[in-house]
Amino acid sequence: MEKWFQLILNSLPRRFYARDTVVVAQDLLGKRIVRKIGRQIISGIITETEAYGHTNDSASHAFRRKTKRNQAMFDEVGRAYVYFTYGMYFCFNVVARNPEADAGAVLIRAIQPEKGVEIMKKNRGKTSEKNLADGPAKLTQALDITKKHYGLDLTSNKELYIAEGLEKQKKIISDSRIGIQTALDNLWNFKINI
DNA sequence: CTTGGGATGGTCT
DNA sequence: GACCATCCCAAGG
Repeated sequence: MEKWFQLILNSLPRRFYARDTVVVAQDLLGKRIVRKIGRQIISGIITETEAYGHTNDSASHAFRRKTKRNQAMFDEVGRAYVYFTYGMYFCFNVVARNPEADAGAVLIRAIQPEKGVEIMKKNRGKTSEKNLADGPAKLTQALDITKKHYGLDLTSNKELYIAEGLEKQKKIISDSRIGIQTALDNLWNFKINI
């Protein structure tokens, strides 16, 4: 059995997500997203994430109060929070927070494609392998992640989950989060170069 | 390489 | 009724 195939068999456990949202955002870098559609498999290494908090974070969807849309950010850690934005795109988050917090999630902003590149190209309507999944909405397009995945348990689902990835730790670059205008002092955008 | 405008609709005020 | 945790393309340097 090939090594990469063994690695993607097991999803990260619930306890991985039951830690501070910022720490989880950093630890998700280098991990592997696995998407199975029928008998086809897509995978990629996470290269950019952002942490979003609760009442401590004015840029977070959960800042004001619990709503139907942000409900998932208050639910069980390790589940997916998918939201619709700009009238045409979805963004994929993983619910994560320490047990004392009420809400929190990590936005997955970019992956480096690994397996299933042809499927990603098809899903993206592209012929080139460039820019396939290097943005939050490009990523959901490439992996066919939509609102139907809202609340999905990433620790037990077989069609979409996150597994171990790179073995070697990479240097993390911290920055302000993209596309927001408040809480700019929170350097909660994290990237690695592969 | 950078910049500006259009697409498009759910959510919140 | 405005705002968006965005992307793409065309035009300019």
